[in-house]
Amino acid sequence: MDLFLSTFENRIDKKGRLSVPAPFRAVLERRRDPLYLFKSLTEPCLEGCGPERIGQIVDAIDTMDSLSAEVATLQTMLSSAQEMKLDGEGRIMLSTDFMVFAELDDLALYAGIGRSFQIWLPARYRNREAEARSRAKTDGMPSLRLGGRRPPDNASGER
Amino acid sequence: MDLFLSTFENRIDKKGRLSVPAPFRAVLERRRDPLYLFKSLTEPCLEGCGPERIGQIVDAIDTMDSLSAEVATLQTMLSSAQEMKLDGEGRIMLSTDFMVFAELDDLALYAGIGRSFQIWLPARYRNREAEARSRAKTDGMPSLRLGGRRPPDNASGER
DNA sequence: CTATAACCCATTGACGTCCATGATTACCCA
DNA sequence: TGGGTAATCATGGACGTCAATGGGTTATAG
Repeated sequence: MDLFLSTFENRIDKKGRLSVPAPFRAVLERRRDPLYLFKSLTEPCLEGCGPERIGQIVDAIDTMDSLSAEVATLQTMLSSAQEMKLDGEGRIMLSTDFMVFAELDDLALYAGIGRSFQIWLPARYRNREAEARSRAKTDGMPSLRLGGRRPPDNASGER
Repeated sequence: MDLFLSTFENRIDKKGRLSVPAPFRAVLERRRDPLYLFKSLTEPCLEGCGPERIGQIVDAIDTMDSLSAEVATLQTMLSSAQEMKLDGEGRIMLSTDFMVFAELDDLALYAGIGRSFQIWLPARYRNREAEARSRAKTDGMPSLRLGGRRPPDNASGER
């Protein structure tokens, strides 16, 4: 299970080019997946993923009332999505639309969140991280059922 | 079942390299697990674990409302997580981000806590330990139920 | 014909790899 | 039981490789 993890800060050059972190590229190449970027619905950042996540969004929409407002909202994710092509050095070119939306200038921060990642203005991301940490201190950790080993799970291949 | 136990103090050299205690390495190698480190959400220390805990976090996120604050908190954990590669001598390289977060300089203390371990500034860890022991004297012992399959359901962040 | 994007190449700096040394511990044998 | 030896581990430094970055040149489209 290869995932997008950790954060990386890369520069955006005058031509609008931005290197994709090598570990993220490795995940995509291993699956022979193209890279998609789209505008986040809820935050001023870009979301990056492979095709399977795009498919999940499409499937989720298909199960909903196609006339509802929620569907219209979700569809804006799809309509903002672009398949990004990487140049020989593993860089993407950000459209001005994307740059404006995420308020990017000459620095971008990649934040891996498992099956997808986000691209942020670094300062903005750090604020959000600090908020999450103070929230965790006051409200406590979200419940994670760690170590709650399912009792009869050993039926298959355990070494 | 091999666990991370005991504490170890190792030096951090000028390049930020830090030896992983041999007993901890043995646990990881026996399971053929890579090592992940991430910033603790609630304390000024680093947490070390194997991939299974990372996977639990990813899976938990997928089952939750992706707009909730809990998800943002969990994503912060993933974004700070790094897969650490050990060099030929069993050392990891601590990023400056990690060093700053845990306030480390040239000495690190590993504290094994079962399925995972923590990395602390030694002085800070000893303070915590002393506090925990004196708290046990004044407040009485926490309940410890051995042999039970799960810990008593914690009443904190359940939704 | 001009502007934009794709391609190619050079530089640099970080980090991963390799090797050497020192110290502590575990082991063995007298 | 004590001394000596070997092995393991922590540590430090040197070097090579690759990723990130920037600039220049060619293709392409409007």
